[in-house]
Amino acid sequence: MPRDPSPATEERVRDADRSQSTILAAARDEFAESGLGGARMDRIAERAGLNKRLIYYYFEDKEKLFQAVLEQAYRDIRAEEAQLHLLDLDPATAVRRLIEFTWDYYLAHPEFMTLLNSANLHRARHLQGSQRARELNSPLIDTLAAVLERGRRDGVFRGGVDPVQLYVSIAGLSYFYLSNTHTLSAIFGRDLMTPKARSERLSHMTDVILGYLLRS
Amino acid sequence: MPRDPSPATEERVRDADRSQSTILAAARDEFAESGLGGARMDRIAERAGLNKRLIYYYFEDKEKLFQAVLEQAYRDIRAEEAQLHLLDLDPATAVRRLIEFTWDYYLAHPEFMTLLNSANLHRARHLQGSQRARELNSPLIDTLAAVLERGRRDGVFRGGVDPVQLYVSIAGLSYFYLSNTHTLSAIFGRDLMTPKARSERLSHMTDVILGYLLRS
Amino acid sequence: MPRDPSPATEERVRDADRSQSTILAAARDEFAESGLGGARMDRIAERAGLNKRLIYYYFEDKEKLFQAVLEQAYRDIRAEEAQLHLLDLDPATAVRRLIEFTWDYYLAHPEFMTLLNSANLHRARHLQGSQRARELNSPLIDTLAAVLERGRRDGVFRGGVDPVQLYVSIAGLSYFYLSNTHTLSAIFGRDLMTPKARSERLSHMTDVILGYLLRS
Amino acid sequence: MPRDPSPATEERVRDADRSQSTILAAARDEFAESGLGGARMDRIAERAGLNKRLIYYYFEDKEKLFQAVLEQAYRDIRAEEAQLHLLDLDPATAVRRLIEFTWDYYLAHPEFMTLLNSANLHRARHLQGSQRARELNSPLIDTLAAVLERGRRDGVFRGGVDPVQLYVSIAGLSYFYLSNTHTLSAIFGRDLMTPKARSERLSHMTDVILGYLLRS
DNA sequence: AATGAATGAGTATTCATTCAT
DNA sequence: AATGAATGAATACTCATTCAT
Repeated sequence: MPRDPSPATEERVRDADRSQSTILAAARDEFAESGLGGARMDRIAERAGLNKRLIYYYFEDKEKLFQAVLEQAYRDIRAEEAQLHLLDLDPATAVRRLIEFTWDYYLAHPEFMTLLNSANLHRARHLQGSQRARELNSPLIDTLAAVLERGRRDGVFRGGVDPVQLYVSIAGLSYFYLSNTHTLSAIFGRDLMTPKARSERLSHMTDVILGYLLRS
Repeated sequence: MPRDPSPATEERVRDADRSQSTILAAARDEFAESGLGGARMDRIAERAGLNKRLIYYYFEDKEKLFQAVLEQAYRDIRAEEAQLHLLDLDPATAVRRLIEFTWDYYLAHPEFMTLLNSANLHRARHLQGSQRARELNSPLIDTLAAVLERGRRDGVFRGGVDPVQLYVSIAGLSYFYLSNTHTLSAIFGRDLMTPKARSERLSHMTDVILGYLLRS
Repeated sequence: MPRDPSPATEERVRDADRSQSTILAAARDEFAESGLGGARMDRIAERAGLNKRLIYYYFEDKEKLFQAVLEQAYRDIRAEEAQLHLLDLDPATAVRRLIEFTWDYYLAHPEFMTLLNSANLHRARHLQGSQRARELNSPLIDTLAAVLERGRRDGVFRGGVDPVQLYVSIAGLSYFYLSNTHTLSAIFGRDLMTPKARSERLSHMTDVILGYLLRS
Repeated sequence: MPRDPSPATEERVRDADRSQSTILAAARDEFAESGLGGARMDRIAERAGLNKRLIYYYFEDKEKLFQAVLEQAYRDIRAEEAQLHLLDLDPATAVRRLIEFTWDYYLAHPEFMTLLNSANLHRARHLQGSQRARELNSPLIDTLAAVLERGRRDGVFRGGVDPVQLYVSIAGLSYFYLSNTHTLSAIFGRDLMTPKARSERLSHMTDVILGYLLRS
């Protein structure tokens, strides 16, 4: 029973790439849903619709797979940040835009927060090994520094603001609300994810950051 | 063979209580260190220096144990919050004090953040069942509302600030920095937990919140 | 705090007896429902509404408890058999009566069959130890022998019938139907326990035994 | 390093099949010896000489394994019943043959009785789920109906005999004696399994059934 | 007579991982 | 590139039993 003897190399490579991406996406979902400790290799294989053995073939073990997922997650957010073009905007608008972007990204990618939580639970050892650690650093820091400097020069922003601190603050205001939304909702006895609640949160965060930055 | 006749019921009772507290503390540490999925009942028993079976005797299963730990964690922070006496201070000082307290509490109790992360990973179902959910609500919200109102009346604070939003923001500024300190340190290539870095963060957070609240 | 110093001895004894009976009944139900291997000492204590430790106080361990339950079960059926007074009836009626009694007893005491199954699974070692083994022998055997002899002399029964074989046969006809009623119902696709099915079974069994015994 | 190129798919498949059969046989023995509640998965693996994990790989859990064992047991007896060819014999001989077969089968397969006891203890829920419940029904019922009808037409058997009732009676006469042989032996103080006792039982059962069926 | 606390040895089941092809 | 079979080491949980009073 003669068959096409061997598929074109390029095709095989493409299959291999597709398998890896499929696994990565499945793993991301599983890790996001269950954490590193709660994730199951079986379920990842099932989600991916691929044989479990293949995961080991491509990613060696669970730890390395998590590391790959984490790096991919950083690569994804960095790719989107790169589209922001904050320097094309006036300083206040640029900051507003950054706040909105951060909020929207976390909203659209709740798995990113869960992955970070898992990574930090394990003291970020999955990044330490990564030679790309630095490459995962946000280019936004430099951009934000420029925005802050321009704002200061324009006389609209206060001076002496550390862009890293500000970046962390902007992230933290969204992150805490969204990552802990379930406990907060339970404790305050109200749903924090209704459209109204969400829009109020975004306003508040913008008020806080701009209230702090803008010279009166 | 006469013996001490009355078996000191109180002492017996205290043994049971002590065992439960010991288990609870051991479980808190294990859950904090490894998350709900990564925690091991064996290790909890070992940490507690008690027989594993006893954990099930008192707490039924891992889920219920986690719920008990979580409730205890909330009770602990609420107990400390109750010592703050913010109403004895002028509004700006009261807010400053709250920021410091939040920062210090998370610093001293990193397990609280990890527990919250685990709870949220599981959509806070451990609180939903808890009839004490509401009782875990922070009394600080009401106090903070009073502080904000007084500040506004005194002409030092802006008006229209939602105390819940502000409480969440204050918490978020500390939480994100401390909970994600490992990934942030890896990515920024600098240790965020040196004394200097910590003191800078506290200053920044205070600047942000008061910069937002204070009328110029 | 003075109290009634010590209850009358007789009363305490009666309490002790009552506790033992309660335990025995609870254990019988549990063993009947779950078998020896599936029975749980905890559940027996719960059923009895008594402390688990008390079971060990009175019955030493699970095995001995099962033995006690088994002996009691035999004592119970023997006590009822003793009320039959088969010798007051004419031979054919006596046999009919015995068949009915056996059927009704198994129907009313399904636990007796389950207990026997458990005992036999363990090769009746719970009876081997029992010095009362012989005392558990049915007095019905002698009675049945007399009935058969009288029937033969009267010319209504065939001769040469071993009363033990007949006794076992009468029991077996009821036992198999009732003990295996669930598998039989499943396989035949019909409920063997409806009133109609039960009455048909009783007729059939009587027909079989008397068809065999009666001279034509 | 060239090796046998074609991996002989058939062989691989047979390995899986063989493992499953081995497990099934080991489980049958263990369940027969200890009942469902007393059976140990560890012991089954040991008996099978296979890794315990493999049992779960093929049979999911203990319950499903028991179900598989039970279905196999029915399939086995049905296969042997199919060899009887009762319709080739004259009615009385056919009935005699069925009695002997039943007796011999239970003697040779005591585990079948124990499995049925376990199944009934659990109210045959292992069959209820089985879509093959009906397929486990004995084809002997129809054959027996034909035998009875022919006997009646020939004037040797009485009429109005329900083949299901008769089938159950024939089984019950053997089953009770063999399944409860340990308690009966203990109580009657005599060994029911000596060759003489066994041959007497077989004679008696045949006498009972034919005494009932044959017209005088 | 009665009981709450405590435990060692299991017990079914799961998991990440590897074998063999 | 891909996969079904197989496994050792856990893992949550259970059980009969004993301790201490």
